[in-house]
Amino acid sequence: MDVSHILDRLNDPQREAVTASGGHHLVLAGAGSGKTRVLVHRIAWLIEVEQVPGWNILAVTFTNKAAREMRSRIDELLTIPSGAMWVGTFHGLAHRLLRSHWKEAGLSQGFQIMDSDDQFRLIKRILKSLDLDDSRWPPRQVQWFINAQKDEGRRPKHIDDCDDFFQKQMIRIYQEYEDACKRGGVVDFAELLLRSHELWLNNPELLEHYRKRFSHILVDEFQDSNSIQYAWIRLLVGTHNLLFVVGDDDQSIYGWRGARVENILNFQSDYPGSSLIKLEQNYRSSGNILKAANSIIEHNPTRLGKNLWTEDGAGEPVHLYSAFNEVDEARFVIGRIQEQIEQGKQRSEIAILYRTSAQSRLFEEALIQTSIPYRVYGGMRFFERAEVKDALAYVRLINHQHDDVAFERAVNQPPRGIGPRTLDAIRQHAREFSCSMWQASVELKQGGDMQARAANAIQHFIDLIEDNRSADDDLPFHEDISRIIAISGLRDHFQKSRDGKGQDRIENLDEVINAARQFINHEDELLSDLDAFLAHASLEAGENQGQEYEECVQLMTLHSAKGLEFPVVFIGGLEEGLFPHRMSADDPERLEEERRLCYVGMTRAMQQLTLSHAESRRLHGSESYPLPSRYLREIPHQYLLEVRSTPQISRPYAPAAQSNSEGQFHLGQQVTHPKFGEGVILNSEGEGSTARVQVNFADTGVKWLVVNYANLS
DNA sequence: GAATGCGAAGGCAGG
DNA sequence: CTTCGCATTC
Repeated sequence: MDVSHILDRLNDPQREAVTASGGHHLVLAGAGSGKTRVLVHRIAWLIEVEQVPGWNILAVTFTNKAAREMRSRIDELLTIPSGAMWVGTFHGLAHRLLRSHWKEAGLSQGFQIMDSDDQFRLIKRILKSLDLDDSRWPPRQVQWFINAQKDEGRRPKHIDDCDDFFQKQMIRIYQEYEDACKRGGVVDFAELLLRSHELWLNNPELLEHYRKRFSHILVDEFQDSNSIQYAWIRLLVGTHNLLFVVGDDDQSIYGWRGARVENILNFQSDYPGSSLIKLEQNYRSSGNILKAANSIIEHNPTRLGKNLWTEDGAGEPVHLYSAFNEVDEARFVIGRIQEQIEQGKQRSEIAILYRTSAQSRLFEEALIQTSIPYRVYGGMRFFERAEVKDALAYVRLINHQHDDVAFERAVNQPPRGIGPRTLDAIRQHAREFSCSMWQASVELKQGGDMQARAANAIQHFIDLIEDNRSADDDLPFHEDISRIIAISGLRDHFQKSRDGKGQDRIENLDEVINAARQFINHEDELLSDLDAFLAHASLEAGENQGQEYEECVQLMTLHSAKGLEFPVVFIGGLEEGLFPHRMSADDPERLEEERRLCYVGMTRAMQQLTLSHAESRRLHGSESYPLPSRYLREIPHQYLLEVRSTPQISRPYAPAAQSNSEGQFHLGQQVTHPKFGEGVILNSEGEGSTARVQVNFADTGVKWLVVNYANLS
């Protein structure tokens, strides 16, 4: 048969990976080395050449975006239909599994998914009900603890209390949390994975069924898998199935949410006889960018080791700008972007990356000033907005009365006279009788154990929910949602609000109806349209909202940039304490992860990469004077070019900076110091006898020196 | 019980 | 600089 459409345009290692036969395979795919292409072509190879039926194939990714892209590229490449292949994220596949086997998994039929905000609120309520001081037991920390345990596959009973009071208490809270989830019929993200792992462990015949079905298992971004995902895959692979994983240990940046880079480092010992294929040719970045990125990642001691190369020319050097402060940094970047656009670049070819979401604001302000359209990825996603969650809480409660998370959210929003006292009574009753809050309200109301006023308010709420429930009809579900939003009083409530955001909120409510109208249910053999929509809202949170307007400058965190590429990339805030972040400062492993994050960011750039740092930055309300990031020192000078502010942008408050030391030293100049050795001038300030220059020394790092004493040459 | 105002506390990355 | 919990007042 003709396989040229599968094998043409692949280099040798890529072709080796695509056509590899038998056994397990680990493909170490460097940034921009054609990782997705290899996966997609591998699947086409299996289907068209090895004649593996589509329904024997399972392909797992980490993000919905990656899953969508893989699906569409497979469809593009295949000459025959892909059949009932499973392609999805770990969470999406686990969810599907649990919907099919909710009974065996010990879940309720209509179980709902909590996002991390729901989870946080639930934990706060549990701490309150246990009468624990939340300054001693910070909800964030508890949430982190519970998720970390689940990521490692541990239930409360599996955790060693170490005879330690703190640990014991944490385990107790975890147990209470589990009970509350069960009462409310809700599962969090980590629970999806843990529960579906247990489903297989406890139901050997089910496991056997899926083992028979999925003879070929492919995993993307393997370095991002956590312990439970790894165990899940390993269980499914069993002794007969074939595993093909693609990953890059240098791009492992999700350790903080449980990812274990060891999974990729230990792959060959866990799967004896598996083959290792390295993809090292980079098709994305020009030479200088790639070399600069390589020289940074080489500072990490624990790597499998890989050296990316390119056939491309050196291209432009990596640009470096030292900004006076964070405002100057933003103005410089936006000035450069204007130049790029004037030179014919599309706005969507330009990306600004940063370490923390908060940094986007400055760039946004500068972009607004210059009227350049932009789009911020990540941040608050559509289905995470308060008003959207309020509306969906009503929808959830109407369809699943026992959903306590939805109950708590909807019961007094908008305010209808059900205050803390009444709610406390309901919560207590629910705990006592181990029932849902909905049931507790009904029982309390009927028992007459309530003040008349509260009982009235509760009855009003119960009627509201019940009436909508009985209004079950054949209307498309978006009409139900529309009616619920109107009847709940949310629309009126936001209409009346005077905080200036009311109109936005109402528009978002309308957008919920819109999203429901456009929603396509892909799981209709498992779920009603409405439940599929609710699951979609939790699992996807509206990642792709607003993608219709593409011609924008792209703003995003370094994390969300992974997997993307742009001709022109700016990375801001390369400062100690920000990047690497101070929270990582005292842990070598986390510092390595920060460096990998920097590597990921730099390797997004195709033609032009500009790094910047600010000498002073307003952070959390106070001024700081951070040192330039260590990563700037790790780039050899020959790949770097120091740039100065574009002419139309003056450096505020430092007009003298450009003129001082004129004729003697200038920014970017190579200098030699008798003691510190060779370095590059990063910056300067002051005049005459007090003039100082900031020098980045190859050996000792960045230092400020007084020109008159430093004896620089 | 709801609206308003104040002070303290917490702040990273994201599916 | 925000957000959240709390106290005060209506």
